Amino acid sequence: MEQAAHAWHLKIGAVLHQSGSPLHAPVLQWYDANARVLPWRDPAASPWAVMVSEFMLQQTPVARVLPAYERWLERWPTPADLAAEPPGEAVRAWDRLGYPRRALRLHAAAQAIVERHGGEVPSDHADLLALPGVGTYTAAAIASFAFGQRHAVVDTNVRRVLARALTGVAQPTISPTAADQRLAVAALPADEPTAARWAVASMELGALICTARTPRCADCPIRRQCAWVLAGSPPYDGPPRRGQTYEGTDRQARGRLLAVLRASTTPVPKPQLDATWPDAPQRERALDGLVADGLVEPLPHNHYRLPA
DNA sequence: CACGCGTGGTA
DNA sequence: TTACCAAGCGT
Repeated sequence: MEQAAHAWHLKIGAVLHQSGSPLHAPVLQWYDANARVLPWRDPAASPWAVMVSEFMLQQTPVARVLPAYERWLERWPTPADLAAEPPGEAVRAWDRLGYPRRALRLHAAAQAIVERHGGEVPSDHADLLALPGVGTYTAAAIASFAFGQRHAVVDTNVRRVLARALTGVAQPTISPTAADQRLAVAALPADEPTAARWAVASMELGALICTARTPRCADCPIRRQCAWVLAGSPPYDGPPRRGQTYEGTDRQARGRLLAVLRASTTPVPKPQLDATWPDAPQRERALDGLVADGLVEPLPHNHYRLPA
């Protein structure tokens, strides 16, 4: 079966490389006509602006990112501007985007950029990957979107598009695999500028048309080549995807605690934090976790604040 | 590699 | 309403 899989990949690769993939032209054309106008796609957007958008968009929808993004860049137009402020200010400005450790990592990344790269967001993929909070996806995204380089930019949207169009299944695997990455690399246009356009375009297709729940196949530019559609759009048959409960979790408790601290510019006395969560052991665990993560700073006399 | 990590919108 | 989903990362 390894043989078969290998042969299949060779076949896919061969198809994709003849005159570019038959997917490229329709997707690129569709993108030109249908792409959303987003501030980080403005040709004038700096690499730092692209980087900020990528951090915020990690698991947070575009609509909620937009206002925070605008405020953030107005306040900190360069990495040096952010690096000069205490990390707690980044956490506060992060507002309710969720996963506030991203704010801490963006702040740390800004400091690293100042220290190691003279205050300029690096264009080299390996340099990007070495920054806090920058993983495989984000490094490729910044290199591609901000610097026009040729990288496989593999996010959940792209994984879904490729799973359907090329593999012929309703949903990609639950977690990213090496196979996804290989497929995305094989699907990449050969020349740099086209590859960069393909990266945004294929992602946008996944966000607007090839959506997770109710794909709008009638409007899809590649429905005639889509392996999943051609197979009759078979339903998902893999293992059940575990849903994230939130009510009553440590996550929710952490969120409550941090919300109080974000709202206060002065140190908060412990009793005020205690009022946010009834279950004492869980509350203490959550608070300890926040301190351990560097999101909260304990002070003498039972007071707490965002890290200075 | 599976898990923990926020928050809110939608079907 | 509950459940799923949203441009992932670090451990």
